[in-house]
Amino acid sequence: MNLKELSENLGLSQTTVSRALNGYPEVSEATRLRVQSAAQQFNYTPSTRAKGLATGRALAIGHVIPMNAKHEMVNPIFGDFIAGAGETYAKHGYEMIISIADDSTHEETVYRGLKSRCAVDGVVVHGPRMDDQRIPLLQDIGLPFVVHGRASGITTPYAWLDVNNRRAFQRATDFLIDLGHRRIALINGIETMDFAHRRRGGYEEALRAHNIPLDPKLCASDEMTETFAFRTTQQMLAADDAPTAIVCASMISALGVRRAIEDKGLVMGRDVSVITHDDNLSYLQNGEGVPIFTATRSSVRDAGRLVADMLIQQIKTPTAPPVQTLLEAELTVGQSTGPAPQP
Amino acid sequence: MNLKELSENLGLSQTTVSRALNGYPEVSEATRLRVQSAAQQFNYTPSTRAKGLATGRALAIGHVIPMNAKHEMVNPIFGDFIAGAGETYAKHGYEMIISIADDSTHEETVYRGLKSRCAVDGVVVHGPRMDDQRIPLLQDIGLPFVVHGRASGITTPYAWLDVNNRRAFQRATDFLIDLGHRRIALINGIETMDFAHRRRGGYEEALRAHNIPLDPKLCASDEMTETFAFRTTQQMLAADDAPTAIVCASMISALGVRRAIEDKGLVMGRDVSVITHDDNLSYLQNGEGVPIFTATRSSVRDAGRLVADMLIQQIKTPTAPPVQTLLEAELTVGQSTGPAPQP
DNA sequence: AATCACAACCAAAGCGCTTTGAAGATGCTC
DNA sequence: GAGCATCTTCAAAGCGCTTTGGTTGTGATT
Repeated sequence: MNLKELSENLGLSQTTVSRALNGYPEVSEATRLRVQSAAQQFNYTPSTRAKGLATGRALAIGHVIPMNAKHEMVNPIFGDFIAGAGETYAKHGYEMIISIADDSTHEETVYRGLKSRCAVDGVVVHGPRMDDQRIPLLQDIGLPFVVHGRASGITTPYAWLDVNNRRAFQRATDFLIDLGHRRIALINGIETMDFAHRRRGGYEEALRAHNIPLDPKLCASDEMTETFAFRTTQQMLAADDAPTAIVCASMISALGVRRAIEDKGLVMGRDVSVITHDDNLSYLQNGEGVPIFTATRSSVRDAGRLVADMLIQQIKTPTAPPVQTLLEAELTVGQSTGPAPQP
Repeated sequence: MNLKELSENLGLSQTTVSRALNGYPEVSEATRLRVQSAAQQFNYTPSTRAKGLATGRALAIGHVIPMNAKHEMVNPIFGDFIAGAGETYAKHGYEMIISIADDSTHEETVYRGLKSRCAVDGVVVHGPRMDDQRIPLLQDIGLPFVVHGRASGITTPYAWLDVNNRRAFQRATDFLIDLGHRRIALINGIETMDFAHRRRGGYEEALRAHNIPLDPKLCASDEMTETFAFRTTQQMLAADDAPTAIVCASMISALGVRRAIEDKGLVMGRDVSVITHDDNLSYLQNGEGVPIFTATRSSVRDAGRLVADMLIQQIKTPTAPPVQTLLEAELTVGQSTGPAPQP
């Protein structure tokens, strides 16, 4: 069923039917109702393609997923973020288009392709790195975008939504220091990723503020896997001056940290305290009700919803200055932290 | 840059330029080369919308992600599957469109919408349940589809790609029985999901073949979370007739199982053996090189690639009978299994 | 020289929608 | 009842592409 058939069926012109369905005022209320009920009855939905061609809009948003070349790793937060964004798109009648940018397909090609194919009205930039060149690129080709995260080093204004990672990790470290810990380790993500860089900044700031020297042996940084966290924690705990507390970057890392602690016969929260960042992933909940880990929490699904909202707003009013949203993570206290053990 | 501009630029008609770019024979080789290099130079890509409108194809594939209403849970395999499928689509010039079907948006509406909006040429059905009504629905509305998994109870032929879950779990259970285990627990996914149903079938079959009675106390089934697996294992191990081996449904569950074992001061692989299914997720690797868990492994990313390939084939030749692909999981032996302890 | 086959190219229609500019009702004023 | 707003409705153009059904030009055949 297309517009022509529907309008013939109603004995009206295509113009009138189109206007009736799109809420234009120059259609009598009676006709509008008649048209609407007929559309419903025949299960008519305008073809997005044709509509897009006529209006010059794509009615779609692109998400370009960067694939870590080294480990071919998909960011585990991806699913939940997409789920959140998808809700918003559905509400506003946008399609969500996903492209994978791995080593073989150069990122720039992907973005330029989306633009020149007229496939999307805007894109969400995932996993910003420091000084991320995608931002000037997108500004250059004139494709609206919102960054999930930020890119240190980029000075021109652009739209982003980020968790205050620096503050979150500073607070986490402060919290441990207040509990009497002095040997505090950081098991971070890859520090060319902007979020990991900022987290490290917060961690270092807290130490500095309390005159605790930074020990490079207590800082590790890599892909956030259970195995890496386990191995690193194991090594750190084996040393003479082992840490009494660990700040780590994700729930998956935290599982590895906990395993290493328990593996050594120690008790988490008594012998070694742990704080993790928790993206509130649906399949990796931090306990049920009572949190297991003390955590800096911020829902990545909410972030998805909000980023999508911001992008749709920006597409609607392209002249408005770029919006920047900073979310604060909440520090929820669980069972994984406690006072520093007396030596 | 659009076709009109490009053709004016070249002093050719739109017809010729279009044919040159699409590989039609009635264009001289000299012109073709001239056109191709001009297209490259001006960075011309035909608008998908216009192309789709003219050809009647959408050049896009839909993925409808069912959201578990109870826990609002995104399946953790989603990211890797999508990454695999995305590779294939990029290779064939298709876009990938994702829709979220949560409780508020009825699934049927989503599929019908995709069809009537002409948004996609076909869809991938995720997370089939037993007797899944989406299959007759899609056959009814005439939208090509491939199911990732199968749906017991649906008798009409349809295209699917599945892991031989029954066989995998039967082999896993056999393996444990051969090691002398008799009290073998199953920590399964939700058993209205088809894959979980089949896995249970394989588990039961192995017990039956060895005349081991099925003990309902050793069977648990729920969302595959770390917490659920932990709690369940803990309870089972606390009982008098505790299991000496556990078969579980995912790496995340396995982490919970391991924690419960070690929590009780037992050693995995010595006191309690564990076999898990491993989807080979990029962010949840089963060790590096040497597998930690003995596992039935099958890459969900490969599955994504293959399902996408099958669907594109089916769209190309709609008359061909539906293809059905059954993948075998490989049983990789790790450190989590060993002979049953002597009582 | 007329006919034909073939290669190379093109004008224009059409895909399903929106939107411009115009025209047909309707009711009101004088 | 002519003139004039005001409300409704419509025909047709246009979005950027593909594709149908040509036309033109060349060389070979009769």
